[in-house]
Amino acid sequence: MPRRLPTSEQLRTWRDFIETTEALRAVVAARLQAESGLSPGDYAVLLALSEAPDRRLRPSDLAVAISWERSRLSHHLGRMERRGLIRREGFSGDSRGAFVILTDAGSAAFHAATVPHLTAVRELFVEALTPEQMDALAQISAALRDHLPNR
Amino acid sequence: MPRRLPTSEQLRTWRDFIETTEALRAVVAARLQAESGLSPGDYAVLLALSEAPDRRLRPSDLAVAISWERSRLSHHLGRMERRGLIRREGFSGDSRGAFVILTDAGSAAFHAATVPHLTAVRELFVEALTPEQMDALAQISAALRDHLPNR
DNA sequence: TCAGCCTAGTTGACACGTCAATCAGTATGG
DNA sequence: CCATACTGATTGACGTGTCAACTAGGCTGA
Repeated sequence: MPRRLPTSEQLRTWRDFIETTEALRAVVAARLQAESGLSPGDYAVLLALSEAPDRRLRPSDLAVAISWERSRLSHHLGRMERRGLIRREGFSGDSRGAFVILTDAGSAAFHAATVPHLTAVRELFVEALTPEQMDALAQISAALRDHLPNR
Repeated sequence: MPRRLPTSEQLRTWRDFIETTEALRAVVAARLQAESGLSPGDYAVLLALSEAPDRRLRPSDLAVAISWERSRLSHHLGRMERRGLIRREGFSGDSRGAFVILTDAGSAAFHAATVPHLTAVRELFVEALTPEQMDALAQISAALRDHLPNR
């Protein structure tokens, strides 16, 4: 027997939630873009690479590190390579293997982006919420994540 | 004098929040797609049109109703028109004006999508949270939205 | 009246994401 | 040995979004 549909109040909360997070994400992305010329995707890739030993990772490991599908990563790396932010290098032995390597330009772009990006997070996110709301949101994120199907 | 950057705890909450909402959005979108062949964008457009008098709206009004940029809407309407979900009609008088009109196929697709979509929202969102968390989330969304720049 | 501006809407280029197909190399079982 | 399956990675097609440029008609004021 089917259960009830959401109440109109729950639906309103859902829509407000979705619209607000989308707007927030867009504003943070626009700031990042304006201040450093990087997209959130670029930033995630550069962050993972800059923390990796030798500033290099296998595409598969990088994909796991930032929770991306390999195909998405491959397309994105192609674009980043064209812009000189990373380069790819073959792997001796198993020729399936490859490395994604952070270039100096990529490293410079990442470092230039870090502080402005964190400042945007503070201004748009941290400062909007009380400490209690921040705690509650951490709980809520965990509850939503844990309720998602298998993965 | 510049203020502090987010603490690592705040940053963790930020990242969890962003990743969770993104994952949730993706799962709801995938369900909608699987059950009705509609994207969230399609759904928003069809919802607005089905509530409009005569099932028709001027593109500008539609854009305002769903908070989209005109250009985004124009591209999306082109795709929906190709699939027969909507059609466009000229407007007598001011030839800049036009109408977006819900077709029978669009109406049918929307009605077929509604219950499964709301069920997904219940299962993935409503059921994941306690009533207190739901209330808190409504407050948090409002706080974040109100803190966003100008608009 | 007509230049300048505003409004409505479309278009093209390009970034981003997903899906399915493909390719190359390794491993494995008969 | 070799067909088959698996893994790492790329590619192509296509839907989606944004930005800037463009078309086109209406409005306004010197």
